[in-house]
Amino acid sequence: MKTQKPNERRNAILHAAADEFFEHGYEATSIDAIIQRIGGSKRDIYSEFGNKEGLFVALISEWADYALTPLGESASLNLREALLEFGRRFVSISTSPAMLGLYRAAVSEARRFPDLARIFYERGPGRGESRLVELLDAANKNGEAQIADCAIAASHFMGMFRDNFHMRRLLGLATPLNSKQVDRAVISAVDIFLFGVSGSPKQSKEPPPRASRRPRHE
Amino acid sequence: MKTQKPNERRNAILHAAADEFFEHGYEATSIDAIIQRIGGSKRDIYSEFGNKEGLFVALISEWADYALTPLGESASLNLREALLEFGRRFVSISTSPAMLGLYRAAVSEARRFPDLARIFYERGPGRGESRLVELLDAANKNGEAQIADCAIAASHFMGMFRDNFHMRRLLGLATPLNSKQVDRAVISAVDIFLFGVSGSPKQSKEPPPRASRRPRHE
DNA sequence: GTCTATATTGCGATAGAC
DNA sequence: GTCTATCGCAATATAGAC
Repeated sequence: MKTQKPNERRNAILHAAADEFFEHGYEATSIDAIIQRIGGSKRDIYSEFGNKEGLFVALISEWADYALTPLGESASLNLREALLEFGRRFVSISTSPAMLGLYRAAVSEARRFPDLARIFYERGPGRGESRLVELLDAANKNGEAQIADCAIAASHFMGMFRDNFHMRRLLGLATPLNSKQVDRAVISAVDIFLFGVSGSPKQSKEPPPRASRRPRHE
Repeated sequence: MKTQKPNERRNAILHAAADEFFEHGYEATSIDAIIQRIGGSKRDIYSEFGNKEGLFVALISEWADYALTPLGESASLNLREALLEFGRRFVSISTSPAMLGLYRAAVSEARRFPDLARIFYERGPGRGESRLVELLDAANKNGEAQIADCAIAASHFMGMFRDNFHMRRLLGLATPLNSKQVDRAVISAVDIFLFGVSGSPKQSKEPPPRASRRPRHE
């Protein structure tokens, strides 16, 4: 038990840090408190992440990496599926207690720690938006979409995932969704984004998989 | 200058309160500080609003009233126009310094003052969502839309208005939009919501006013 | 001003991988 | 053996509380 695999140690630190940031925000979280959760020495944190801010950066970045993988290379092959999987990950992460804690910390302390806010946005939602813009540009080019301003559209798209539910979570007014509810919300968002609500069946290449646009009376 | 019209006094208080809440958050704002901005006696605040929380309620409620008027009676007559006007008001208000301050206060102090968070949501976005659900239900009934779950769709719709831009504003990373930019974003959101991005021109009753879906090379 | 908390660093030692 | 991760502790510096 003395020596963990390097990645386990790193992950243990990240988890403990996430919990602490969630509990107490950024400033009020001490390196000592983090290390006490998992034992060992503060040195580990500093040698792995440089400083407290580096820990914050790493947390945001790792989660964003995970959410963004579905938007990788092959995403343009099946746009809808890529958007769905991205959505599932994005919704799960952005409404998780840990991420809400980090966001709350960034918002609350945006004045005193402008860097924190910037890091949060740029490493997280900012990267998501950029990647989406690339995808939408490609979709425009091959005729899958007609979008005047892909940057605005990408931002809207992410906004749909964030939703009033994210706000309620952030305000402490809602409990987490189960995976079925996440799925339902994500499908709705993606299909609204692609097809709108005004009901003209789209005529693109692949046969429209209009799952759950109409209520299923089950 | 001694006696203002009652509504002017009320509005002066609301403006001063908004400024103070924006500057210092909720808890750190004192009634004294508010009254010092406009002169007069604290009694005016307590007789008009009851207490500090009443002031907060009034602020949120008045702004929400304003944003919601386009979604009133006649909204179902021209759905797109109603959504556009609602959007313009919603975006302007939700990204205004004062409202961001109140939201930041609600988020930051959600733990200590859960009532504040609840008030914010229920008097603001919650009412918007409810009213939208009614509208969308109506649109479903008269064939203008085919929406499986209007509550989810309404939430998505508001999410589009909120957008990554609202997040950047909240994090202190962006300056306000001018009215032309607001318009552009709102039109994009409404048209994505109604028609989607995958380019099937819709075929509903009124001739589709597809303003600015394609870039104008000006 | 003092005092406290805590971010950050230095240093020496240990345990396991190689 | 070396090398690296881990550990424990003490020291410094600094910002805020009081």
